[in-house]
Amino acid sequence: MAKSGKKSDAGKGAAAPRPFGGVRRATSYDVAKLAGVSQSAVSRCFAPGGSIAPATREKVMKAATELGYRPNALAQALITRRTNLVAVFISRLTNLHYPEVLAELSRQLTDRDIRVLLFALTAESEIDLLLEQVWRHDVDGIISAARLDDEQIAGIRRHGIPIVLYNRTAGEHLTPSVWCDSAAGERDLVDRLLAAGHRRFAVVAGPQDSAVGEERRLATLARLAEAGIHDVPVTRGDFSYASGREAVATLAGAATPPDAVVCVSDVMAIGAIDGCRFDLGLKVPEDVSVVGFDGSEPAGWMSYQVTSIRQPVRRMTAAAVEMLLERIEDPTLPAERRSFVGAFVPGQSARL
Amino acid sequence: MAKSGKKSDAGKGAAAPRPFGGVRRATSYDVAKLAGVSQSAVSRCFAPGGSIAPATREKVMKAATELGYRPNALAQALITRRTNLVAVFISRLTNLHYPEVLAELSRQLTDRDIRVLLFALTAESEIDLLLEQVWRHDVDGIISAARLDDEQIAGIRRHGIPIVLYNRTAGEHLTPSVWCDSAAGERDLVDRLLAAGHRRFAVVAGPQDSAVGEERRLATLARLAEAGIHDVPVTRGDFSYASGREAVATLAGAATPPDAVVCVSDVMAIGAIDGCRFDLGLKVPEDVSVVGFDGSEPAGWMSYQVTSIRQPVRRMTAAAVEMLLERIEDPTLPAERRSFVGAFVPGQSARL
DNA sequence: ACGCATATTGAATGCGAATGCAAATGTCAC
DNA sequence: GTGACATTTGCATTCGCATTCAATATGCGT
Repeated sequence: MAKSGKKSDAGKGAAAPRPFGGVRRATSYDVAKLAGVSQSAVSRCFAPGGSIAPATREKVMKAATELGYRPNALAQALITRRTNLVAVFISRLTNLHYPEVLAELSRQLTDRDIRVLLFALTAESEIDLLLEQVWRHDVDGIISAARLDDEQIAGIRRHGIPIVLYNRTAGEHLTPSVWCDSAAGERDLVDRLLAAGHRRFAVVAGPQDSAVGEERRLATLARLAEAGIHDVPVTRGDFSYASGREAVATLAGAATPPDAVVCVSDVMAIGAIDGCRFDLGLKVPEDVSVVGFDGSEPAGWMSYQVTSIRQPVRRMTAAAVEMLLERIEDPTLPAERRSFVGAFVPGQSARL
Repeated sequence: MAKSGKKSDAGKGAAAPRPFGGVRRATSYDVAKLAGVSQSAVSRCFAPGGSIAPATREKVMKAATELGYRPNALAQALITRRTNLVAVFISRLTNLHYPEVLAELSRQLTDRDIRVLLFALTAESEIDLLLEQVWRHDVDGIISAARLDDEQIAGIRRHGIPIVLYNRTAGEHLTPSVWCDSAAGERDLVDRLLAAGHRRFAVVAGPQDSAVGEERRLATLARLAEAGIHDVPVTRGDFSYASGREAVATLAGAATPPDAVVCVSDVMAIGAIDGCRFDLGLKVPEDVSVVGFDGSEPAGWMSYQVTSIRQPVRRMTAAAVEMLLERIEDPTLPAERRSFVGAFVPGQSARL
């Protein structure tokens, strides 16, 4: 209290004093004093439904502009318990599909006046340490495109922080999520490959703990089984170019080398294509067809033109954001999974 | 005042009430009560150099663990004027070199217990609106890998917020920055191309407002001029694959088509290579040499193997973080530019 | 002109933690 | 046992804003 007692800058008017390097930012009290009203009035001016007389509002706004006043987000958050911050977990930013997701998420959240607290997971990063930070910062919600184990999910739930998973699943717990229906996509691709006469399939899968990777692998194998094709060789990669390339080298060693390689990601498909062409001396798609999944940008480059399924990133991120905001408003909303089907990208890497 | 007057939950002990979906987080008062000490004592326990008796500390820590107490970052920030937040501006996340930079920055900052407030700029995004948010959130500093105009830089300086620019320049203002010495890199590339006998050069530059782009263009032209080569055709792209591809189409129309194309970024080089191969029917590097700059991952893929200069991203981001932290500690530090030279990447896209 | 409903306003309080200051306690020398 | 001094501790205040509550002002009907 005793704001009126501050005299240090009383005479300077608009020229704020600069102690050392930092300007003391104007507070609502400063604005109030200049406008000749109370601090409450200033607060009400900046609140959405504040009860304020038009004349007063004008005075306040004038003073606020003069002082360059902006409500302090920290103080605001502390008292309203709303930070307008959303934590975004994302893994392997260097894996080409995620940057697009992150960019879209960021855009969508920013459009709704929400800031992104980024947690980019590196291989070594201890998620629990990061979650610690999340608690401390009182984020309003979390969007995770990174893998969280059941215990972590449980912790988040215990803290009462809304979360939406992006292309991930969370074990037993029913957790809100958006999801690209990989099964439908892979079925589409397999059907087309079958229709074109391919019979000797191989799959380049992802790590076992990748939900999307596994769904794609299983859907592919299931569809092939339906068509009477069994014992399809599977190699696991880690979604990297190198792993895709190595995978085909492995597969080529088999008794009956494949004539169709289904990769569960575009980057691995690109690696596979290069592996076929440069390591095995095969022509793609003449000798062997390679298909991918995601629809990331490099997959469209002329040298590859990967036949693939494009995830509807924009719609998916929009859904994730929408679901999260809904649950921030009303935490009692039930979990829900929104599924999206991708679009077939013809490409040139498969003989169809 | 009158903290002792609180009786609402006096009898509940450790069992926190759960209003609806959110658990009321334990505060330092809760911990204090349970440990039988004052709130100040709790605070001192969690402060680095807090004066606290070992016995007391133990009691407090026990209570804190029991309640799952974590100091509230908001309240902490409000009073210490330190948010441990750094705003990171980054543009065109989809442009393949930035994700790597962002991932590294994030890692380095996280390692130092600082959180990243991400501002991913889209073409349309109004930087001034984002800066507005930056003010409101009291970030401790800014790292910008996005273009800021002089006025924006001036605003940041006026607010007394330390900033470090990443591969950017800021007009008149002397602003701390880290920088990859593009000039040295381009000279290296040009020298090698010259030594290999190339004489008909062309440059695929970036937009005029790109500092790195311009430095690379100018350095290239300057070196060529030193070697007596003038009137080198220049086409501008926007760092995208498509623009690189289109650029070579344009250049090929010239009277004397080039035998060496210097692209100021790897992605454009990739586009250029594909343009040469698929649009013009030229062989790279037999018919024409293409070199890039950056050292981004796809540039290493077998189909391209771009001859290039790799930016020392890790060292550069480390320097950016270090410079920023230094200036957060001591805002009076003078501006400084740290320059890094990239390493030559042989590749296969140039006949050397 | 008077009573009452409605619209504005300001004083006071609290969000959760850090910290200056003074009080309390402990330690040691003599 | 006493005083000087170092170590711990708690009280009270503060950060900047939102919000409750009571007070004041305004408008209306009659």
